[in-house]
Amino acid sequence: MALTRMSRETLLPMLAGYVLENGLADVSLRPLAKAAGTSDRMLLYHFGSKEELVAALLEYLASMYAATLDAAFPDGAATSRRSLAEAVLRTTAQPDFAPFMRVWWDIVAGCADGNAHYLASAGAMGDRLLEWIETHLPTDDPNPVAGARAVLAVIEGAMMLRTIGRGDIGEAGLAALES
Amino acid sequence: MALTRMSRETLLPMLAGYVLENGLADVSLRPLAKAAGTSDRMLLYHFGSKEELVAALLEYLASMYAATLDAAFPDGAATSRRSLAEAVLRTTAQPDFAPFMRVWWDIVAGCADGNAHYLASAGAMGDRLLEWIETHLPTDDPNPVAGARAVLAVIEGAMMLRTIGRGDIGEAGLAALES
DNA sequence: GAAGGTATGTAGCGACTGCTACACTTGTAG
DNA sequence: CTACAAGTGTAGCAGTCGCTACATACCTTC
Repeated sequence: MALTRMSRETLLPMLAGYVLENGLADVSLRPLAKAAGTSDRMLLYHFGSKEELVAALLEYLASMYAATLDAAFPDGAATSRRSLAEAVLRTTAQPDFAPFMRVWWDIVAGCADGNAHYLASAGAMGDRLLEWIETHLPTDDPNPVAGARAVLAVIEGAMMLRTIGRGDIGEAGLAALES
Repeated sequence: MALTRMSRETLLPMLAGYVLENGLADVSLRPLAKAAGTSDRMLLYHFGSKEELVAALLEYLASMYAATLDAAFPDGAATSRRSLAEAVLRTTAQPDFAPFMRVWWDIVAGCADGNAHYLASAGAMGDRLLEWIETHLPTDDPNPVAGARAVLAVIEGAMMLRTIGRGDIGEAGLAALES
């Protein structure tokens, strides 16, 4: 038996996979362990407690998100702030993105709950997206710093509106980026 | 004993109070019942199941939100789209609003989970805020319909960014509303 | 006063929760 | 070869979950 020794590093990808499939809010040790081919007993052995496990998972998800960003999103500089926002919104609307969006809103809800681990991860992901936006703005953007923030705010608002079934409002809201 | 007969109508305000205090995501019948001065047994008697109870609660929260909107938010027409967004953002940043925001993100997460009851309530609340924004836009706004959508998208994005500890980004993003 | 629906209390079911006790094997260091 | 820590399996704890069975009040209608 015992093909390979378990460790946080070998476990986290499988745990993240399970969470992306099933959400983060109501996750519990036994199904999580089953998905990773082990037992709740061993998850606690490797992570100490559920809280530490979730914290490690959030960190892993944030790094995974960072690594995915450049690969998953359209490349090159946009022609306008609005077209950049449209491109990001189009990409995140793809079905493959749905699991991540679902987890994302669980994370935001966790932040609203005051959980520090959630705050750290969400903040890191927000910063990363802001950075990505800033580097993909049109090269002639008069104020990339302000522009990136404007684009990010509108994107996130549109994403939320899409999540609550008001994608049309969000898309119409992109007009805010017209100057 | 039995001071007053219980009913959905008499229970919902107390249930909503508890949920605003403690969040909606992990709510369970027994604490909920205790907060309403009754038992899980009776909650199920009046609502049939937890799912129906939560559905009724969401509907109640949506109507409560609608009723509160005009009272809680600054009155009169704004001088610009941006100042309107700033006003809304300032109001929702008040500590009294925190409980509602916490529940709001639980609802959004529930929407991302595909729950129809959550979707209905969140959509209704979004529509209501959109409507309110539209009527409070500057009277000389060239395109109130589009303007309201732009303001709403930016507001919601800024709220989310604030929730994840990036309020500064959200505030900077309000610049999107400058034309 | 009997009948019957409405409302409420008590107790408990089986499933699941995070977590732990205990025994056991395995790999490694002296 | 032995000692000891790291890793793993099995079982189970006390608590909570949504929900139900059962008995009992109460109020209304006949």
